[in-house]
Amino acid sequence: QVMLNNYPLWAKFHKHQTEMIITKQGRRMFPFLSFNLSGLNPVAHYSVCVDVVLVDQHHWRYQGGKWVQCGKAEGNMPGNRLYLHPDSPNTGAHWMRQEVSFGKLKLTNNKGASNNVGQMIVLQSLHKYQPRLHVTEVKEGEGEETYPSPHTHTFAFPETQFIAVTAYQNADITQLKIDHNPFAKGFRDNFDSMYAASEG
Amino acid sequence: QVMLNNYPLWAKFHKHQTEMIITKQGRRMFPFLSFNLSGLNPVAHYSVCVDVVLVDQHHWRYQGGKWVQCGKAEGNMPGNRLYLHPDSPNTGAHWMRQEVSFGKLKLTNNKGASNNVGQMIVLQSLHKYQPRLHVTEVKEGEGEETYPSPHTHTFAFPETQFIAVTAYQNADITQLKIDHNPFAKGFRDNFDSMYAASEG
DNA sequence: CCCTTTTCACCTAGGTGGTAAGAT
DNA sequence: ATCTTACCACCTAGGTGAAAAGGG
Repeated sequence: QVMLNNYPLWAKFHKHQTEMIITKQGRRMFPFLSFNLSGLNPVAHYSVCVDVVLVDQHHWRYQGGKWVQCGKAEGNMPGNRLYLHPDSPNTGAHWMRQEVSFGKLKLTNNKGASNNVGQMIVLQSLHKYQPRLHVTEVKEGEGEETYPSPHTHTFAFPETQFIAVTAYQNADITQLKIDHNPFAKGFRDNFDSMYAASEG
Repeated sequence: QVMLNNYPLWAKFHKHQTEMIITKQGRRMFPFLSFNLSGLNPVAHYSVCVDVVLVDQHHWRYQGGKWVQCGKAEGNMPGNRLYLHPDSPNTGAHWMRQEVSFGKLKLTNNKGASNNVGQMIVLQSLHKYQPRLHVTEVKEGEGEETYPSPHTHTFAFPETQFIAVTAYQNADITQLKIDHNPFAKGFRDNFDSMYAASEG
């Protein structure tokens, strides 16, 4: 009923324990979440959103080339962890017509950003998170829907788990980002090595 | 109940007879349409869209520094002239919370672009057009709504009329575009004149 | 001849990881 | 010592009118 679209890419990162940068003004995820939905009622209305929940109650630390648990987390901090897909609400037909992507979802560690509800997801650095997809049927006249609603279906893919960081810890993750994120093209060394010989 | 937001700018262009470029791949309007809505039911759902209709049945030609009518138009050509606001459908509260802008609406003369319904508005060059705003209440279970619906309110501002062109005719219009559109900043001559003296 | 299309330099707008300074 | 922030050069992505080329 729900398929993770860029599964092979997620799997590559997951093998090295995915890290996602969080900044004050917000940072996009890479890879970003993208799903194929099916089995919805084409004429019913749905809201689609993503939230991000703690996988465990521990701090994590990168030490000796490995991620290790380290003390207890402070429990759930305040701050928005829900991102409503910008197309919401919309018909089942709309959601099934093409992939449902969250390329503009941003992660932040700025607790004051909770005001911009639905704009940014607020996380704590060095904690491990699991993104989840929610598909909620919207009934007429309910206005701003309460969440969670009794008509919500929730999906989670373990391959999309990540540790929130303010700077990359594992060089393998950094290299995967540089290799696959078009915005990091400036850090690929294809051209440097092409012309290196003439500079010696 | 509906206010045109950037009225002073529209008025400046209207005084010289606004022109809008149309291209095959689509060109944004400048100025773009932006409205303030009020008086909606906050919890009801609405779709908001813009269409563009012929003002008269004539070709227009720019001759001797003036726009003059010139023969009859071929009547209504096929092609989409309806642009659904990307936030549609949404609650009355959403539409009234902030300005409703159509900054990404694109105009084209490419009749084949009708496939991308709701993406581009197809117009004929050298014809005069009037953009209109439509606010339609959406009832549950109707799926893809028919248009026009009996619950639609329509608004039109004469200041937003324009003649579609493939190249600007009136130099006054060109200068207004250069002066006010941030993307045309490269054609402002502020800096040229600053340094002209040292180049003579 | 008049209108349209293509290409271009020049912008806006904003997403990257690196780096060095700052904070605790 | 460890984590965070601010700034940077370098990208992607795409919106401008000018000018030249194309078409009927």
